[in-house]
Amino acid sequence: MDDYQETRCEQCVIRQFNSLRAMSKEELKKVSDTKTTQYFKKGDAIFTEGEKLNGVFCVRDGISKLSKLSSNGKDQIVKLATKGHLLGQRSVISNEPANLSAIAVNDMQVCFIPKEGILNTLNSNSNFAVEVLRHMAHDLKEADDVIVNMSQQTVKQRVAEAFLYMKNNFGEDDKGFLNLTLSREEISNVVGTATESCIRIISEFKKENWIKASGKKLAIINEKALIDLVNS
Amino acid sequence: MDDYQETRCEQCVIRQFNSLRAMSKEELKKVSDTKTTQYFKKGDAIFTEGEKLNGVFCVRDGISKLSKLSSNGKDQIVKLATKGHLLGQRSVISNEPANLSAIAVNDMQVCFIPKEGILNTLNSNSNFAVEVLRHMAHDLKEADDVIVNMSQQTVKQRVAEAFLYMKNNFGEDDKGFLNLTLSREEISNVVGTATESCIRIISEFKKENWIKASGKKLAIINEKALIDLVNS
DNA sequence: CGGTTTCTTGAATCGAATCAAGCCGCGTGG
DNA sequence: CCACGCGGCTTGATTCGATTCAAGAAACCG
Repeated sequence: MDDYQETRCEQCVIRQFNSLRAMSKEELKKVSDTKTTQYFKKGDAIFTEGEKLNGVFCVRDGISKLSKLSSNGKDQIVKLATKGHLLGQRSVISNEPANLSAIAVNDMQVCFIPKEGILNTLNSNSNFAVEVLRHMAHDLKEADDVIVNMSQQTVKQRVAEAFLYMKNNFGEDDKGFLNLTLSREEISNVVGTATESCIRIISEFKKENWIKASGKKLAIINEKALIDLVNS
Repeated sequence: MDDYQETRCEQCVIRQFNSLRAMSKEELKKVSDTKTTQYFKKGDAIFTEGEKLNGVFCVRDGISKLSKLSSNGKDQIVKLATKGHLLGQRSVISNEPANLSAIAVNDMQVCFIPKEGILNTLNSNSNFAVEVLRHMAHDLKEADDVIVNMSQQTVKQRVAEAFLYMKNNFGEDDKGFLNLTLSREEISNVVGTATESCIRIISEFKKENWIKASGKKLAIINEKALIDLVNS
């Protein structure tokens, strides 16, 4: 890792993927002066639900699951964040404790940006505010769609959708295996179901030759079948 | 109705409840000059999913359900909007077709505000942008919570939650009956379940004396019991 | 008043959760 | 190097909750 000299935000390519690109050079410099780079290992918490956040986290590498504990004691993964995503924005903007926990699924490299830099820019640079707004609008639309899927689709459809989501958002390697590898339990926490139910459906998919497995890695073989299932 | 002379936005008390209050006097005047007042009858669509919106709708009176059709053909009500809520914001900000349909549950009075007024102010007045952002952040938190509830709670818990939601957001009259009256089918579309299942649970609640009915109106008698059920 | 829609209840069926047991891969320590 | 234990994975059998189908009662409207 190149922490002998940390990358400055101004030069960081990652920021092209998120709302920080709407900041001016000077704003970015100020932010860069206050930011710190942090490393998390698989399973570490970046923050946990209920925690007060003093800034936002910009993911440089690795993947984080954003989840919430429900009253029955089970974790529900609400979304997965990767390179370029900002975590904790919502909490900082509404000045409330975090609503979700962010846990590293992989080893991660994350920049912590104190909230002052964000809030000041938000108030002075409406370009930036609108850019953040656009991202939040997009997240909201996705969340609404998830609500509809969660309440109206069968577990089987939701598992299929989870695979498609993993493919579309995190891609696959040259051999067709999904870049993102989740444990069975994590998949069921995305889908919102019991682990065994989820496992059973995965093995059905294998029998149908819609997906295959090699070690922990999974690959989608028949994407169309999965899509058809979701839309039926 | 006082449409012999429409209320000007500057004098409209409703706007105190939404992000329009962060607009300056002049901005508000401009908006007021372009706005039109519209009336919708119970069951009318203010807009439907997939429709391109040319502005936002500010609810002055009545209640609207925001719902989406899922692939299985059932409607899922994602949220309910009342006096002071702005509809179609998200769509206008991200310049995408509406993701949800807005249908009047009651007779409604709604102001239509062309998007130019909104977008111009957004770009020039960062106060306004931040205010909109704060509202959107709040909506996003609520949506995330709904995702968790939908996927982890039983139908019974969700029905209880729906009643509490109706009480907290729309209140009750002097006799303790909920101001918002939904048909059984609408309640099940909120809860995301079959109408009969929902009816059955409502009659259970009645037997337990947690709620009572008079005509179409429902009243919560034992709020604590409902809350306990949700948190169990 | 008949016809329609909404509400209600019952019984059968289906999907998913739960409980229980065995398996596999892996790391540890004898 | 193998035995052991552990955690993650897999499968089967049972139970439970929710949906569906069906049919009757009540409210609603022209």
